[in-house]
Amino acid sequence: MLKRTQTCGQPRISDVGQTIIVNGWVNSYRDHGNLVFIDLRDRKGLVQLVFDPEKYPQVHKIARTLRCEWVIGAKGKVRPRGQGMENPRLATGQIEVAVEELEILNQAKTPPFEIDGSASVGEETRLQYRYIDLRRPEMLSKLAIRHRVTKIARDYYDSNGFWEIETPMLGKSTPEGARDFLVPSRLYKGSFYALPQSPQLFKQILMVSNVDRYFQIVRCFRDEDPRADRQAEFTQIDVEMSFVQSEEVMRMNETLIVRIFKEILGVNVPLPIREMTYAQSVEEYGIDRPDLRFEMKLKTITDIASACSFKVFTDTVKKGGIVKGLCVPGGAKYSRSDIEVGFTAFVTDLGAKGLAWFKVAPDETTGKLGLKSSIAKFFTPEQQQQLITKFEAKNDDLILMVADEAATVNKALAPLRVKLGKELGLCDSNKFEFVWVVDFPLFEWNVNENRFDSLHHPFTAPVPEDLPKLETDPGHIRSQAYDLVVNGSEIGGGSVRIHDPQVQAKVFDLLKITRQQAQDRFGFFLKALEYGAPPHGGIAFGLDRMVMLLTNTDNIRDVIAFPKTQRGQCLLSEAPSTVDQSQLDELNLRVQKHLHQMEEKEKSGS
RNA sequence: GGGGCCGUAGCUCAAUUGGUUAGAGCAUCGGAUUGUCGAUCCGAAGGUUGAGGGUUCGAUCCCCUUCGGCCUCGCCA
Repeated sequence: MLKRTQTCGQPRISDVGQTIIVNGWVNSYRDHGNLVFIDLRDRKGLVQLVFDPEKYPQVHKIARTLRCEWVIGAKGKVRPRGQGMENPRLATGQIEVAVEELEILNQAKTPPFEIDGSASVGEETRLQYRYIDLRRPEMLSKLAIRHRVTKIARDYYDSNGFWEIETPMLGKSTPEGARDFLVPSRLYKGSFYALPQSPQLFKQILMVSNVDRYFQIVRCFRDEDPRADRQAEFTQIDVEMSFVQSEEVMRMNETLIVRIFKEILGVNVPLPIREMTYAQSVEEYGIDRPDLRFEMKLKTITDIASACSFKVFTDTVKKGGIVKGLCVPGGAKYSRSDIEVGFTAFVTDLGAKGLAWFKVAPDETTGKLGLKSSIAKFFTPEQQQQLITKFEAKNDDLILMVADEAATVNKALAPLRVKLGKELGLCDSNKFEFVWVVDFPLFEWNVNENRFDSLHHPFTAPVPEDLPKLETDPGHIRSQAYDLVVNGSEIGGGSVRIHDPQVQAKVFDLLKITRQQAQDRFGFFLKALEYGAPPHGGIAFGLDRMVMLLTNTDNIRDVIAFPKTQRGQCLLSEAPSTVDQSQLDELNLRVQKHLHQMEEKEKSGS
């Protein structure tokens, strides 16, 4: 075999005169009857091969039969391209290889889509033929960036004394949290392992074991419906540290993230990353992961709304709801139907009952800024001025408002703010606004179950001064949790953990996890805490989302080599699939047909 | 489990209120071609309109069912 002496992307003008061998895929061929040109592709780039019928007629004859995606080896002399024939778009564009020997290493079927094609190809086809899709330089570069991120992370943690330690993939199922993927046990019939949702308990136990500093780049599994930015199996950069408070965890890990953005994108992010409380984030952005690339903050106008005569607002306030809104700069350009059909549908889909609006314009007679809309008449001139002041509204702005329970209002307005920010071009994709969101509530009240739920997870420590509230006011305890947010995307989150078994027990009580349940589910872990657990804390970063930001894609499948579809299938391997009866027998499992299938069977049988 | 968009040649798309033989570009195949680089020129082939059913004289188009892809709500301690 003609074995390469260098890669396709390598040769330069300085290599002229050398005889080299390259291997790669035929990217394109241009047959002029006389000369034949081949662009040969490997991971490093493209190089032009030239076949001359006069000097090497046999080689030229074979070259004419080459087709796209065939795999070849070519030996020849590097020579400069003639005057005016350089290709500035190729790194190797100054030179070409005059081929003297050619070996076809493999032929290829015509690919289902063009690697070079400018037209975008449907994702279904790309996933079916992922190996061809990945040949596209855009895709390879995403894989490369992902590799570099993990490499930077490993080097960083290693140099700071962290050990990478693997934790089990076959673990114990815990019913709270996301749905588990279950794996039947052959040796213990009727019992199941669960794939880890995260290595949470194991990494904490490693702290009890005096590992002191742990990290792992680890696959996690949550059997929930996918979204554009999440799928059932994903990768975390998982970290845990002993004898630390939240401050140290944040400083240690933000340095890595900033280094990654610097090395991959050349972006300079000042340290330390700023912090914002959960309360402020929810108040001003309606969500705990604010996009700080643009302003357009939400404003609460409950007080003004309660004084007006617009019944929708006053009734909502009477029932304990709030009224919040945002001011869209230059938003008066939106038509009434944009607002009353488009935006209103957008917020009602998110649970809001409606969307109130004002356009800001000068009064015809006084020339003073006022509010125009069908509901303006319910607001006195003074109230209108109060609103304009509150929203810092200017001429031609648009004020949009939602009235409802606080949770509903925020849930509708936060996505609306982001949608408008993107539409108005306020979201610069080259800008990265980092923020630590801190002071999360430890619990949130679960109305349906009549109990508290952990906002983060049940092992998150309360802030010390709020500890007494465990007895008196659990709903207002702040936790020592922190989320790292970039441009409205949560890329990591963690906390200082509870290391006191008594506090842990109290938290379980509030979550209405009985001692028996706690023992059954986390007994091994609680026991470990009793044998001298150091104060410890950690964090986990979503590698997939981080790489999405670094590669400027909003599709998680673009940053995973072999991703799953919306319905959890791998279109390449066609997983999941049925299995042989003998496999089921070994596991003592029986597959039950769906109810509707059984009904149909009964019908056809009778 | 709910809502929305989509499915036509290998790929990306078109096809008038429901009306002749379902078209185009790229790819493919054949031929031509003296330096191209998204080569060019000439020609050819390529279709169960995702599948099944219904309405109709007639369905890519309307209706129902179903499969698949994407987005989203719920869900994601």
